Amino acid sequence: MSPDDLARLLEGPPEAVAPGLLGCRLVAGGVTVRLTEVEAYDGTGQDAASHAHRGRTARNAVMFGPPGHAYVYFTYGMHWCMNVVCRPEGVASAVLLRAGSIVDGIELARARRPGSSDRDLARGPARLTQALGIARETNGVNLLAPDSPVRLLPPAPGTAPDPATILSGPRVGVVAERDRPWRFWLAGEPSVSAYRPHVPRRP
DNA sequence: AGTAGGATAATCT
DNA sequence: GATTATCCTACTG
Repeated sequence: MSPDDLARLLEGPPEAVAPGLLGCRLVAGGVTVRLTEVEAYDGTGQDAASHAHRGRTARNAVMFGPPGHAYVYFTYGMHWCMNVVCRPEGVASAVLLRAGSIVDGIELARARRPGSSDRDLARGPARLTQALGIARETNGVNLLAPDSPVRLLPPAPGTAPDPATILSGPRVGVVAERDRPWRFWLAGEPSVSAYRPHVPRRP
């Protein structure tokens, strides 16, 4: 996959983009991960689990912008999660980056997540952003620009996943659209996070 | 191994 | 005022 192929892929719908991102590299803060788990989210009126389902707001505005940009949001009072925006400008959708394996800069990743095992460094969406030092300031950056502080790159030569190893199932922690199998992951990868159904907090 | 509860604040109703 | 695309710790078996 060339960088141009990646840019073309991102013009497509999220359920096609998501499996195509598996094996791609995310580079930020001196750390590189190989993506092993992602989730697709569609746009307004198309996907009740999507932040964009009820239309544009200040938070989700980036989802309506051009593809290849980062949509980073804050949740649970302490965690940052990162998406790659897809579909052409004006139509919202995105792919949540749920997990990856560290392929470079593991010392920096360990320093950002003291106490974590190497396997858990980027195993989960908020762990991934923490290991790479991604937070609010990454929201809206163009991941395809060569001078960007956060970059999305095609798989390194020889590391593209075998399509037979790509599995899919329901999304994690989502109450709406329970049955839509838009979570994609690489079979056998230890960095893939565990499936947890959504559990509402009780007072 | 598995589950239950708490942390903690932006965002939306 | 309720909810949340989560993670960590502690407890049970």
